[in-house]
Amino acid sequence: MASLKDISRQCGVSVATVSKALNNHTDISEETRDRVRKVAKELGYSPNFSARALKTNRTHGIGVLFVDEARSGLTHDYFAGVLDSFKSTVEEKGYDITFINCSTKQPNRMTFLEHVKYHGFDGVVIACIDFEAPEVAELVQSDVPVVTIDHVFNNKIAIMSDNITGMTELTDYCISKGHKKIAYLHGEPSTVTTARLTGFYRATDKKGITIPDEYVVATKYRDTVGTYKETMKLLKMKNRPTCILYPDDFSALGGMNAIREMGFRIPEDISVAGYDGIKAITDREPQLTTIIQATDQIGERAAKKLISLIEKPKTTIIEQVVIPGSLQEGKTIARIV
Amino acid sequence: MASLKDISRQCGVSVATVSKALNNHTDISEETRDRVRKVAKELGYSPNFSARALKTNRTHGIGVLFVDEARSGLTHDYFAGVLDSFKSTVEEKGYDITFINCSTKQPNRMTFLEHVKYHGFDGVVIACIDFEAPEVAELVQSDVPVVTIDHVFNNKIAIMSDNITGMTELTDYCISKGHKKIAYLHGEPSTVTTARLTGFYRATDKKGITIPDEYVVATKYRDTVGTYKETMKLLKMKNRPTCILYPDDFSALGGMNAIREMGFRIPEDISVAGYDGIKAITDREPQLTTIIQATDQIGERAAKKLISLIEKPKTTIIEQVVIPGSLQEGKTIARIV
DNA sequence: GAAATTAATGTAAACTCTTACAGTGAAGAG
DNA sequence: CTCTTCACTGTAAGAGTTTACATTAATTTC
Repeated sequence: MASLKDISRQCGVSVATVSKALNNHTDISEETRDRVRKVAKELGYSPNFSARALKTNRTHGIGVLFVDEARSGLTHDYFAGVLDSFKSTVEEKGYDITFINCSTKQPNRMTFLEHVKYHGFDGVVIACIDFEAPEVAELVQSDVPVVTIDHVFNNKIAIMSDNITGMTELTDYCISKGHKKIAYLHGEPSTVTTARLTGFYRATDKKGITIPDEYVVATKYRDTVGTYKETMKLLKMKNRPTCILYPDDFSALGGMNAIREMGFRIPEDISVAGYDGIKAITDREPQLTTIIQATDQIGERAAKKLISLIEKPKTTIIEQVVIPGSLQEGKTIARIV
Repeated sequence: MASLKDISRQCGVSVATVSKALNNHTDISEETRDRVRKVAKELGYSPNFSARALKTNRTHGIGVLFVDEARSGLTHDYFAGVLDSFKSTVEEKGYDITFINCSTKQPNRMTFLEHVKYHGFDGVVIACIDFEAPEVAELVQSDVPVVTIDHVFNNKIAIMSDNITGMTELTDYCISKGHKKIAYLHGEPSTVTTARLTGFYRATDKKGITIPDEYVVATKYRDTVGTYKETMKLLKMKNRPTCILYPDDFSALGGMNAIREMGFRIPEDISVAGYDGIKAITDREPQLTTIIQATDQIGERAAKKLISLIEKPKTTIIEQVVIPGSLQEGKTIARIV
């Protein structure tokens, strides 16, 4: 592969001149610049990322840590949506994204932080289920510019989907349709789950509705088996709820199947709602009532904040940015009397 | 950041010795090795990727080019599934993956190949809609190790979902249920589409079933609006089909909505099937009949083949690997008489 | 006990790039 | 005619690592 040296030899100028010519420095004559450019093209010159990074200590690389229960979060619609928009945004600004290796099967793997330092990423974005993991904490507490999604760390930038308001809005909507016996299958303990529970109770409290404890049950996210089982239990209660809220759109499918299997109609007999706004689910009749999380905005804001933190660390405000979701009414919440 | 030099100073040995000690060379005494290791840990030493890459000309980096119509293919369930499994597999072997920048909005962006050469990726995996794009061709024809997914290039490794057999199987299944008037809304021209069309006609031909031309219509992939419209047209024909096959599971939703809107029942009046096996869709009642593409296997095979090509270029067989899908019967194809 | 072997360590170059600084020659100033 | 300025180009260091080869000391061989 052609290097600056090859070009310099061919052009009869020094390596420094070539470098400056290609990087548009002003102290190079137009003539030289054009000649260098031409030869560079002829030789099929490609700059060498590693050499440049070594010298400048900048990689224009961003590390991505998206981990869900199973693997890398790529098949997780919400994460995928966020990542997709994050990616487009940073790429526009000339950054590349590399996944932080989170394989557990490697013989002597690096920790997340080690991996980040090794690659010299300019910054890191993190979205995952388990923010409590020591390795994640180690990374967040390091001096690498970092933005987290849906979880707040002390003194770090976080982009948050507004789960409190979202869940309040969804619950309010159910109440406005006449529901008082609302069950909530929520996810396992996490920042997100806590926020949504807060929103849920905020709505019911305000309307003076008391939700029996047995209506509020933890299940896993995106686990149709879990919601199926728990839904069955709810339906068999003497004091059956009229409305069931699920951790997410996907897990709602498990619940809906249980409801139908028990011979109930949706929404005439039992109303349901999900959370996320996954098109593959909400585009099907009867359209699932849900809160659409603004993955586009979340990814974009995360990207812009991170780049700002990288490029202007002094003036970037460390804050939690909250991105509202929006209620998609759908057709799975019935009006009751 | 601590470097080899810092360790060498601290230990009173040469930089070379430190390097060898850390890299497990055999010509270093155990005592020295342990001492170096210890000091390295104390100083929080992290190897420098760029320096290493510069010297060795190896990055253990793999470039990923996943482009769909809209963006990066991350929100495309099939691609996401393939990528997820690809990622896990290469990460196990110590490779990292970076997206090849495909932003069109960048001022003076590099071509795909330039970007790959710049980063010095050891290999590249490509899955995209538009394999005809000159930039893609340039990349594929270069001397970078490459594996393509669902598209065959001369003399290059390709991993193919078995679309011919899959579509044959699906069509056969419909025929076995008594359907003769089968419409097929297929995707826009592409390797995948062609293969599936081949499979479709192979099945109908074998059974001596003639499909009217107006039953076979091009729509886009993952476009519910398109399938909605075309389904409407089909339903309004005097000679209405009894069964409609869709380009993919997601676009089938548009068709199903049209069918219901016209007052037909699924599958009693009109049978439908999709393609892909997207759980968010197939896990809902009535379960959509589809072909599940083995994304796990496709990603894994692509990864293994690519790594083999990188590490043992001489002995790696250049071939097209075909991965079969599997029929998921579901409940949207009815038996008719 | 000299020669040969082995084990451990060191030397130095190279990979490619950027950049602070130095140098050159020409033009302009006085 | 000297001095300064300007426009351009060159020199050289250094970023952190790997590795072929050289060196040294200790051990074995006959």
